[in-house]
Amino acid sequence: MLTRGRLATRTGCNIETIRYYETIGLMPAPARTASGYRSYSDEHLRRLNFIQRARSLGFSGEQIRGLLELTEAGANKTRADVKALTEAHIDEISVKIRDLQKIRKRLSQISSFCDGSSQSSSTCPILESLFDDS
Amino acid sequence: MLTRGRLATRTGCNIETIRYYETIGLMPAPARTASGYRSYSDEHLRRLNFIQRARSLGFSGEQIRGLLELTEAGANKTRADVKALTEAHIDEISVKIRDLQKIRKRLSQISSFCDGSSQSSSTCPILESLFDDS
DNA sequence: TGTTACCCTGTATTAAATACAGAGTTTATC
DNA sequence: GATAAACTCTGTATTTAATACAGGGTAACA
Repeated sequence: MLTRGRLATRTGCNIETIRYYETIGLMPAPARTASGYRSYSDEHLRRLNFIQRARSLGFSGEQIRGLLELTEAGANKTRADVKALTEAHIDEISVKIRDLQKIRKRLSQISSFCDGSSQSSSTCPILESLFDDS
Repeated sequence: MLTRGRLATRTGCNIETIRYYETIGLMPAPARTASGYRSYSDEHLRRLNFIQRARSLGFSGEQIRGLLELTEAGANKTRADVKALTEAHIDEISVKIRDLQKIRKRLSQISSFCDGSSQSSSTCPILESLFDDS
């Protein structure tokens, strides 16, 4: 049986945060045992993992809700609707990926410059370029 | 002259948030005009752009501070220190990129499935797979 | 010289997440 | 099967990040 505590351990999510996600409707209310304990399914586990990951990637609660709703679209959305929403999300994500790649590239430059033998980093000419756009 | 309002417009950052970043030490205090108005430099602009971007990519205030400190490492860190920190950040970022790519891949599958002709999305077999790991 | 738009500070509010308190429930151990 | 330790329940309080607001001064411009 997947209690709230176990779910927290398995996902790395704070135990209180799980309840919080339930109250704001990001996680569906789980079944309850006779004594009122929450009992989570594997579906809950997968969903919470996704939320955690999306959160760490800078998606807001609202955006996550939007992504999750794609999986629940059910009868109230046409395929065209889902497709449009999906592609908007894809674009959003592509921007994030490009930004991360830019930052990573800069960091790589810093790292390889640091292979030099000088003791101090005060003269590194690349450090300041971290903010640059390209 | 770059006032707080202009800086806000150019970066897309909320004007109050700029002051907030100053109080928590994420943005350095700018020069002031005779009458006490904040006067920002291009350096501030670049830095705020970076903070905004990093924020949208899910980096916490502390993590951003860490990245920014790389650019200010100056005399108090050796190259080896900077290199180690930098590579830790690179790993972190690579994880984010991979996660985003996974999500994007799933979304692409959904999108191309939706090219089918059925009216409702309720039968889409891919929607539920958004949470999957691969 | 208005008057409109902007900036200043300090404080209040909102959202997201986490912490705590007091009471009940499971689990493990003897 | 009593009992302590560990866990869960609810409700409320606190923290953090970000925004909003209020009252007063400054800049810009017709």
